[in-house]
Parts: sequence; structure tokens; C-alpha cells
Amino acid sequence: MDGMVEENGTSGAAGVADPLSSAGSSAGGAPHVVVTSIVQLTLPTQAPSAQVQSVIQPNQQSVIQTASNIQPVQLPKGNVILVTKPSSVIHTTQGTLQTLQIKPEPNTILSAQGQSCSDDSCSDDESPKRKYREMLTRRPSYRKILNDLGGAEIAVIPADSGLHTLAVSGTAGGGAIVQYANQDGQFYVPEDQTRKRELRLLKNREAARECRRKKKEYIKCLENRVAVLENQNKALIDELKSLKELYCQQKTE
DNA sequence: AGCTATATCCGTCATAGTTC
DNA sequence: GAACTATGACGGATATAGCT
Repeated sequence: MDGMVEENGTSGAAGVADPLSSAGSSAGGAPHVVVTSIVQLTLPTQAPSAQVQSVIQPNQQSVIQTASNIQPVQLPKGNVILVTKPSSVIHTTQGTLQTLQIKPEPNTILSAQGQSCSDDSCSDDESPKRKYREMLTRRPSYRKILNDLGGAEIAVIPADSGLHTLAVSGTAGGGAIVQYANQDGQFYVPEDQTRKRELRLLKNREAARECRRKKKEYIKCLENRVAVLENQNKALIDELKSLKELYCQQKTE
């Protein structure tokens, strides 16, 4: 089972930080942009759960999208977006795409900054070199390699070898668990090692949960981005179509 | 109802990267 | 460089759907 598919969550409405947003501005964090304009968006009342999705490009006509309509909005470089509906989502592209979630308070103001986001994942360390683990590629684990080679096992020193140290297995933290054997060949592990291992497993368990949560958010971001780009594409196609029609009309006149 | 396939979640391991 | 963290890989458990 592919891990990526396995962990793929269902798409949701909540906006989250787009992990791709760090591509052009991650180093050292992006500076705030001076506010020069305010755009107020009021969602249609018939769509209480609607998302506002916008593709905003500085100094260009930008597209503000809602579930029911699309309206181009001029957004000069540096701006404030005032959204009157809580829990709205705004996607922008400012060199890179980013997702901003509007907090439930009414009239939330977001300044357009390089990495603005209300979600905690936005504050994640998003160094380019770590961006989703180099596209999720990784070399095979030793276990997999061993399995591929025919199920070879890590060697265990027999109990009757005269040695008390019986086996050493690698651990998550890069350390090792040393198992001892008594005269009957029974395994036992020193108590502090057991405690350390339990603590490490606990921490790793929680880390895995957090990691999966972030991964789900990342996938949501990608899905949201797809939606935004599809909408943008549709808007551009429509615009092109209407311009063509206009051109044909004028030509025939 | 029983079986099978598929999806999802979770814990653990392995390991690259980070921090101290 | 040791300890720690983040995350892909893996396998087990459970849920759900479709089929017989």
C-alpha cells in the first residue's frame, strides 16, 4: 500500500498553509508588505459555507472566486483583504501560491505578506531543501532491502556463546537497544533502557500523529490549489471566449 | 452471512536532517 | 558526534462495500 495514498485524507473546506508557498520566500521569512489598498469581499448569503478562493497577483488583475461568481479585482502591490465572512479561505499567488485562512472573527484583516497564515503549519520550518522530503522520495529501508534479498535477519548471538550481550537492534533514535541473556537464554533489558525506549516510542508515536496531520493539511493544500487553478483556468477560458466573440462581432460589422 | 478487496488509521522502525 | 525530530515505509487492525 502506498503511504501517500494511505494517508490521503478527504478534502475539506478549511484553508491551510500551502507548503509550496515557501518556494520563493522562505529564507529568513518574508517581510511585511506596506498596505496600500483594501479589498472587501462579501460572500453571497445563499452560500453560508462558501469559500472565497482568489488568485491574487500583485499589480495584475486578480481573480476573486466564490462558489457562485467570479469577479476580477485589481490588487496593487501591498494590500489588505477584508473578508466579512468567517472561515473563509483565500488563495493568493504572489510569486508563489499561498493559502490564508480567515479566523472566525468578523472583519478579519490580513495583510498580504509573503508567508502570512493563521494556521500553525505556516510557521513550520519550510526550508526549500526539506520541502516535503525531496518530493517524497527516499531510499529503501534496510528491512526492505533485506526482505528483497530473501528475508535475511539481523544476526543474534546465541545465548550459549558465553556472552551476556545477546542482541543489538537499531532504534528510531539512531541508538541501540542492547538485550542481555541470562544463563537460561532468556532475554532481559536493563530497566533504564526499557524506560528510555518507552519514552522514545511515546514521543515517536506523537510525532507520527503530528506528521500525519501535517501531511493531510499539505494534501488539502494541494487539492485547494488544484481547485483554485482550475477556477482560474476556467475564468481565463471564459474571458478568452468572450473576447473572441467580441472580436468576431466587431469584425463582421 | 461469509468472503474478498479496498481504504483508513495507527504504532513502530529506519533514517535523513537538525540541534546542542 | 550524540541526542533529538520529522517523516517515509511497513504491517496489523478495523471499517466498509460489493459480491456470491
